Amino acid sequence: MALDNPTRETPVTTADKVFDSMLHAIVEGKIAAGSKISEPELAKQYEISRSTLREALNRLEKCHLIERKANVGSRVVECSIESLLEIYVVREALEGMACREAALNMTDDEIVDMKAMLDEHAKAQDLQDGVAYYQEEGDLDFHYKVILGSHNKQLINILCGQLYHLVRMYRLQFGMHSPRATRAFDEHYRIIEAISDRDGELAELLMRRHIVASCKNIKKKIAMQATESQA
Amino acid sequence: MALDNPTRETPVTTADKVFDSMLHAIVEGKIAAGSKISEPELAKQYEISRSTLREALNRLEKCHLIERKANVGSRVVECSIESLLEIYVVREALEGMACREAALNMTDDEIVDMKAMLDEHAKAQDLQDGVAYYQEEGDLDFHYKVILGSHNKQLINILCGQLYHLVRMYRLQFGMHSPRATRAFDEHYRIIEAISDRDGELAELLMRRHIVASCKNIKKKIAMQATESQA
DNA sequence: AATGATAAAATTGTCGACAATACTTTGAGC
DNA sequence: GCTCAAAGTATTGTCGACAATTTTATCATT
Repeated sequence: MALDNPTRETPVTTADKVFDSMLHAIVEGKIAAGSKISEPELAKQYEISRSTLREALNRLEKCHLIERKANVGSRVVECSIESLLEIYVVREALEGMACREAALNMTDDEIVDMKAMLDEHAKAQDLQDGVAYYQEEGDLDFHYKVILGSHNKQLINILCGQLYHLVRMYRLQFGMHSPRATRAFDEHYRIIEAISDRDGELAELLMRRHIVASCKNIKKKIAMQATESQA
Repeated sequence: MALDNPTRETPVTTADKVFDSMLHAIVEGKIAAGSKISEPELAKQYEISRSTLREALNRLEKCHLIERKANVGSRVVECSIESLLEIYVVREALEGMACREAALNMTDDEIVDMKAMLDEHAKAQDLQDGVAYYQEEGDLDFHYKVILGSHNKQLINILCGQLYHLVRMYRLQFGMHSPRATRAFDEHYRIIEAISDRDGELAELLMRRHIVASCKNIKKKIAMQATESQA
């Protein structure tokens, strides 16, 4: 599927498969955030040796999905609001820059491809029930393509390889299906226009605003949840 | 020393020590860039088992200092100019943002501390022979403190934990002691001022220009080297 | 009862050996 | 002489066992 990590091909080694499996489990919350990871237990569960499991754990650590302490063990990261805001700051900086670079480096073909994708999303959105789809897959697809369009391996690696799993984790666990669908779509459209005009400065500006808006939206939601739970 | 990774304490496990040792060896070029890493050979050299070595290799991979392919093995990264420019793009984005956040989040004490450091550097620079010192340690110290001042764990982790080893590697292997010492110092000073004024927008702008200037300087140098080798 | 030291259990770190995969060398066929 | 196939060699991936460390449980002391 389109959301898979473009950094790696197909999983070949068993550690790869276990990594993929655990990745989904953590992102979806089947392995609870903040919970301790018992190597003997998980190794038995996946029917592999501890060496192989530890290899998988190392990769999860690279995605910032687990944290390890020497001689103590691994824990799944906590999903705190502070940490989410920190991630948004990093995204604002990196995706903004990726967008600028995309305006400079994307091929004409890639831009055409992207416009086609947005048209698809527009259609799906017309059939109202597509909103949920757009929220999840569509939005991520858009951001992925911009990042890949930067043609900057470092950017791609950090954003697609590491950070996006965390972003997805927060989306799923905090249940973020915000009412920003149509608005976000407009923003996406304008970003593409800027890229199409090869206007890097504007593209960066728009992407940064797009992300800040999304972040503010989350803050608002969280504030609402807080007042609700008070009542 | 000040340049050590603020992310981790002291190395406790043997894998930690081997990681540190290999980190320095790679950064300094004692293990050549682009060279293949033989697990049996290195394990024998460090007098450890392959498991422990592989643990160290995993951490080096986290710093983007080596790359692994399944069933093939590890290589030290190549030091290409393209890759260096890519890193500068990431730095511009992330350190710019870190600087903005530092302006918002640094404590007054931290700012005082930083000004004191700059004064130290100014003195060292007066004693002309301190220039070389300033280039290496001083410059990195400055950038480190700004990054830490952001109080953003994600930023700190990516920049100090991963990217800076690469930056150091390029500095040493490309032999970058540029004639930007006094100029870079002025720029550092103005950045501190912006942070001190709590002007996040200006602080980000200045840091980005500072990094872009440094990048241009490198490009110029490389162009010069190219014409020299032609003659 | 609470605190602190000590012993037991469990977990992580490290090791050496085997299995699976990739690379090299050899030789056969054209 | 060159190309391709096959066997052999070397390297990486995986496994189970042991050592070192941490955590838990036990018990004596105040």
